[in-house]
Amino acid sequence: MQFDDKVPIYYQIKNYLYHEMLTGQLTPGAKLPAIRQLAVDLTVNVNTVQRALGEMITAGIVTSKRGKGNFVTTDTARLAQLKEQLTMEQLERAYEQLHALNLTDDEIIAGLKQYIAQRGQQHD
Amino acid sequence: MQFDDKVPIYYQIKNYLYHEMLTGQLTPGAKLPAIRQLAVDLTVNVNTVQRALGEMITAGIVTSKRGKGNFVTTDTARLAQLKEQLTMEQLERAYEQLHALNLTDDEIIAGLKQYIAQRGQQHD
DNA sequence: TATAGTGTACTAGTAAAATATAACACTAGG
DNA sequence: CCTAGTGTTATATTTTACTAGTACACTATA
Repeated sequence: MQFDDKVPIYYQIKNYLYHEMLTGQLTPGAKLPAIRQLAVDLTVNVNTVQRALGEMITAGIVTSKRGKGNFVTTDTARLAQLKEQLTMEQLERAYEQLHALNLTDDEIIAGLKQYIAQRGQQHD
Repeated sequence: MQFDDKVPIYYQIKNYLYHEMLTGQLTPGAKLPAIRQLAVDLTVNVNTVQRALGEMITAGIVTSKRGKGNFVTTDTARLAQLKEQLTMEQLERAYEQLHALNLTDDEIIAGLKQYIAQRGQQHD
């Protein structure tokens, strides 16, 4: 995994795992990779993984069972809420940043459409 | 000024100053506030301001004149290019983040529109 | 020439993130 | 009971952003 050195690694790990849950790589109730395994996969220290998981546990997204492993919550409503929340956060941040660049609402929407269209020609 | 502690302060200062330039608070050729003054205004250390300015100077957006001050470039093409670049970076990041949350292209656009509409009712 | 205002540079110290390493606690299965 | 696999906790160390303080260099102006 590749990290952006502008933001803490533990924070990026959290987002990475959320992503896995929301795209179906990790379904509700699924067992997460072992902490030590995650640390190896992400070439990161165990404590750093632990810190990311700690916040997810606090947030009620992950359940920890000593000796067994970490599991995605089976509370699908909680997961849906998480997705909603993360989406909103992203939209808000993007909007504010673009607005700060002196773009109008319409320009922001047009810009996004154009970006997606352009991207469609190159990727996927 | 309020900082997000997830990203380096010097980086946020740079974005703040770019913002000032692109919204006309700082016009081409204008003199920036003195480094020490900026440090006071932003309640931040001189060196931190200096680091932000250093990158802007390297990028050719700001010209430094010893004993006189720092000035916004008069190269309006360079400023336009900066705006284009920053806009693209924001769009790309936002798109990728939302895509990672398992939203389709259409959902991303719809989500943004909805967010803006919603926001319009509350703000400004 | 003197002084105030400016940018530049250097050294030292602090705080937080991340690492390295190790020990401890629980669970399942032979 | 023992062992392998798991989560949990703790300590020391390294790295980096940031701060603090100081000194130096250049410019304009009285």
